[in-house]
Amino acid sequence: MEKPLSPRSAAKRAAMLDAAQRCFLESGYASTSVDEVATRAGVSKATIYAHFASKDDLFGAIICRRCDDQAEGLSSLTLPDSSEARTILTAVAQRLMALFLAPEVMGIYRIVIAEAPRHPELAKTWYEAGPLRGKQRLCEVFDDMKRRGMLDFVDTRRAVDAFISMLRGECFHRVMIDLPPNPHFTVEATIETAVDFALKAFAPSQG
Amino acid sequence: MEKPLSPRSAAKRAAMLDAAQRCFLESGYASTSVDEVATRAGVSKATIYAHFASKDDLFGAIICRRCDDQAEGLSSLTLPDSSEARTILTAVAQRLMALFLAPEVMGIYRIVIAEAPRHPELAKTWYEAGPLRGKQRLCEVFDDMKRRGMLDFVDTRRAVDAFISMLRGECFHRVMIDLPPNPHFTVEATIETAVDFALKAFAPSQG
DNA sequence: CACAAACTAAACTAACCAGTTTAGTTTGTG
DNA sequence: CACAAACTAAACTGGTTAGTTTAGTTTGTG
Repeated sequence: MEKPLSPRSAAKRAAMLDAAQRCFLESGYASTSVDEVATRAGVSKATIYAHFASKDDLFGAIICRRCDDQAEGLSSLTLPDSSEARTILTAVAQRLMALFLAPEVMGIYRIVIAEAPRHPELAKTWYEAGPLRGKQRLCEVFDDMKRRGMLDFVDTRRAVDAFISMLRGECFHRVMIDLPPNPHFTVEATIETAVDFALKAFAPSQG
Repeated sequence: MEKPLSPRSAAKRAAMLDAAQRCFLESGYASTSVDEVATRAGVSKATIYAHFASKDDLFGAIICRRCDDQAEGLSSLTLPDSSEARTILTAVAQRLMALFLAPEVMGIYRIVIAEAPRHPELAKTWYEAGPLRGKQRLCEVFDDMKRRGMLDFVDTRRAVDAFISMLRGECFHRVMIDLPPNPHFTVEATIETAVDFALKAFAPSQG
């Protein structure tokens, strides 16, 4: 199923995808012109249309590449082997926050939200490869902590969802809509608050 | 400072804003043409440019009108006068979820996120008139509950932020990116989970 | 009814864009 | 060196767009 792409072609293809991603994240889907992508990629427009059927197809290829990257990054995610719930939750929260706030991830997120009404299949692909897999992975971690008596909750998926959601608070929101950071809602404070609340809400009953 | 707009003009203006909002929410900012707004508003293009300096200005007017509406809606928000923390939190959560998921609110939210990099002033205006005011209002509610011994927390703003964020979980997310609803994450389940966790995390110490 | 403000349709400018085509050049391979 | 695949610049098609202008019409008000 894989095409045996010549190294020259593969390099051009990567240059096109890089340029296109930068353009789309900067200007949005509709305002990005294929001519500009070609110029920024150092490639002729005809070459773009030799690799991609349409502007839409090029857009799709970017989302898919991002998904592949995400899937790889997730599987190589390691956590400290601690018996302290706080230690593990904090490590998880730090990794998630770093991921959420990475400019590239944030840019893709913004554009997926913006284009979801016009490109629902892409939104679905992105969601399943990214957020959904991340939550599944976190469910395993939470289940493991429950088994070890470190946490307690009724429904794993809802607990994980609540924990992740607390990380996407004011701090995240401000970055997302390009507002200056609020010193009361730093990354560190967000992590600490979320972990504190989770430890209380998921505290195993004594006995 | 207010213009004494003739009733005829005011009606036309409202029609233009309504049509523009529908267009922008449907197609996004860049893909909406002023000609189409004019047609949908039943107005000539020249009239649009007599009322608004540019397409950008028209866009700004929509966000501002939305902000005014939101500010009005917030001040008239009433809560049950209960002594049960669960009752009050559930009522708050229900009102917030209904607000978040309302198609118009969701549409504006999507477009503000999408256009934030290109229209940071508008994002700021929207944020301060909407989410920020809402959080301030909720801070008062939380402080009041703390005073009455119904809840306990160290930092009001962080507690409120965490509570609101839990409402913006998988259910909200799916609506935002046009994915079919997940029966495990209904609106009711989201509210119940958030309230349950908040009650545990903010439980006043016995004594 | 007269007058001015607000409106209308329609044409126009000057630019932009997705996608194709053409004719010629570079590049790896046998 | 010969050949085919991949590439290039540039022109071109058919269409769209923001914003302006023009000449004429509707509308409320004195």
